Amino acid sequence: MPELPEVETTRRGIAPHIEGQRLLGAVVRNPDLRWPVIDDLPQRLQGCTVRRLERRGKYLLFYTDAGTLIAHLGMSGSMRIVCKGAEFKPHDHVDVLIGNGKILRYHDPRRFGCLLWTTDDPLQHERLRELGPEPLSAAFTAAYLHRRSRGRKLAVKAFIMDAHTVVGVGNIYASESLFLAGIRPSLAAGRISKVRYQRLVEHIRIVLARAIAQGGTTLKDFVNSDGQAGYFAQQLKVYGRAGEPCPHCGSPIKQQLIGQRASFYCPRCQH
DNA sequence: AGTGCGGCCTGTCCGC
DNA sequence: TGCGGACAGGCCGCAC
Repeated sequence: MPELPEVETTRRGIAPHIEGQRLLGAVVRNPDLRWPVIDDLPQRLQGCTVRRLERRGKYLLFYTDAGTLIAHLGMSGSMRIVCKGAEFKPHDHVDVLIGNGKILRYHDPRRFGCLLWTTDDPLQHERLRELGPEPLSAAFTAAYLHRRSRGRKLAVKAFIMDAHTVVGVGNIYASESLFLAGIRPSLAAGRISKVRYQRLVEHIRIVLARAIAQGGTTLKDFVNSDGQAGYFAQQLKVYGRAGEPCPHCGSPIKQQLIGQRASFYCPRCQH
């Protein structure tokens, strides 16, 4: 589900409710996420103060004075701020109890997400250590993509969706940015010129920034921390639009499996 | 080493 | 109306 814009939307919505707050503990209804939630998470969280809520790729980092809660929303996860006593629904697996009387509620039907705890530098955590640069940072450049892709035969779409290449670009925004850059998603990453990577870098940045500004993309079930859908879905140019006319040239949008993921492109505009 | 695939889960939708 | 199968926003771990 959530790609970078949805995770960032979640972060922005939650941060004002939790930064600076003392935590009272947690309620774990189902610890069986991608990795099991540690048994003593409630005790770990009890009494600590959240300093900052940050994002690294698709991970949310709740920095506290006692350690860091690392959250991933997987494919179907979301986090909401609800009032104490709010009824929980199926798949509301974990509540983090906030001192201001609110609750941070973790919901994830497919349980591909996770809630991890570390007392070390979370950026050095096994899951985060090898992540590529942030797409909206200065480290994400055409020169970087070009250098990293030399000799690589995998499709450029799979290349940019690999979090070791760059974080945050998931299935929707990969198709969208390749469309805007005029690059066919099945092209071997190693055969793309630096100039074309420059276009791709620019469009990845633009698409992600616009999607953040629109509160993310809701295809089915993404909701922000207030339970509201995002508005970017209506601006998707190719994703999910197989058979519809290309917004540039009118040719029917094609769909193709790349790396087991549905991929959408215009056969005329993208080479 | 890089690549491709199966698997993890539940929910939904589509065709029969 | 019911049922099986495909598919869904991610990503790990394992074969080759």
